[in-house]
Amino acid sequence: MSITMAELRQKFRDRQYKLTSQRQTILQAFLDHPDRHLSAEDVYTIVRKQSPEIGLATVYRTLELFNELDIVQRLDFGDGRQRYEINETSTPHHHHHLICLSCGKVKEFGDDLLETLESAIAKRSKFAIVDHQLKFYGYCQECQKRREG
Amino acid sequence: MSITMAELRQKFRDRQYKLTSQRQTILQAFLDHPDRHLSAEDVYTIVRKQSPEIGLATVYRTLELFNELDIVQRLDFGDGRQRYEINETSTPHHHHHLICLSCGKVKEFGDDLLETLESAIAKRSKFAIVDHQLKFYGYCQECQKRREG
DNA sequence: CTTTGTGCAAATGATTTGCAGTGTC
DNA sequence: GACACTGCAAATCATTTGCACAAAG
Repeated sequence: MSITMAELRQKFRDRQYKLTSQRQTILQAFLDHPDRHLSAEDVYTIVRKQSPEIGLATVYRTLELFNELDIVQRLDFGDGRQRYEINETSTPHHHHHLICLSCGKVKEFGDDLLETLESAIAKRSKFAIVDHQLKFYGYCQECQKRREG
Repeated sequence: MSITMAELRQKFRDRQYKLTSQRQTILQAFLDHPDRHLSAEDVYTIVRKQSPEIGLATVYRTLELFNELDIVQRLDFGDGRQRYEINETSTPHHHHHLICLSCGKVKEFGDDLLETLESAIAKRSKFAIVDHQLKFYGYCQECQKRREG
C-alpha cells in the first residue's frame, strides 16, 4: 500500500509544509503509474497534462522533498538520470532490481537473504549500516530469445 | 594482481588499438593509486603532473576504453560522478562497497554469499545474470565516534 | 499577512563531440 | 603514409539556483 492523498495532507500538516496543487498532482502521477520507475522528465510529461503551467524545477524540488519524506525512493539504474518509485508504507523499502542490459527493462525482487549478509558485514567492518542497494545486470527472457533467434 | 604495462601493450596490439603515451600515463595513474576510486577529474589531476598538455577529453575517452576492455571497472557511488577502479586480473571483479554517508569514505568487502542468491534470483526471474552491484550505506567507525562525542 | 512555494531563465557541472592537427604502427 | 588519437573549444543534458510573483495557512 502506497501513501494516500489524505496521508500526504497529514504528513505535510505535521511538518508545516504547504500542500500545493502541484505537489498533489505529482503524487497523483505516481499513484497512477505504480509499476513504473519515473524520471523527473517522465513525471513532468505526465503532470503537464493536468497542469500545463507547471515548471520542471518544481518537479525536481518536489521529488527531492518526497524523497526526504520517504514518500518516494530515489533510484539509480545507471542510465544517467535519477528515477523515483513510490514507497510502500508497509514494507520498509527493501526490494531490488534486475536490469536488462539489452532493452533496459527493470524487474523487481524482494529481499531477505541479504539481511544476514548485512549484519555480518556490519560487524566485520564496524560500519553502522542504514541502507543497501542491490542491482543485478543481465538479459531478460525476451531479449535472450531475440538473441538466439 | 592488476594488469601490467606489458599486458596492456599486448592487449592493445591484439585489438589494433594504439598505445599512446597518454594511455600509458593513465594506466600508470591507476597503478600508483591502487587503493582509490578515481574520478575522471582525479585522474586528470594526477596525470597532468607527468603530461601537462593532456586534455580532459582524452582522459574521458581513455577511461571509456579501459572500461570496455575490462582494465578498469566503472563505479557509481551516487556522488554525481563516475569513478573507476583498476580490475584485478585473477578475481573476476566481484567485491562490493560500503559507503559512509557522513564522510564519503568507501570501504570494500569481498562477496561469496551473494552467488547463492544470484542463482536463485536468476532461476526465478528467468534473467541471464551477468553482473551485480551491491552497495551498503551507513556510517563508518570514525564518524560514529564523532557523532557521539 | 507571512512565509513557503512556484515559474522562468540563467547557471552549473559532468560528460560528449566536432574538427583540425599529431603520433603510432 | 594511413588512420586512429589527441587537444581544444563548443555543445549537451540532467539538475540546481536566483529572483520576482503567487498562493497556502
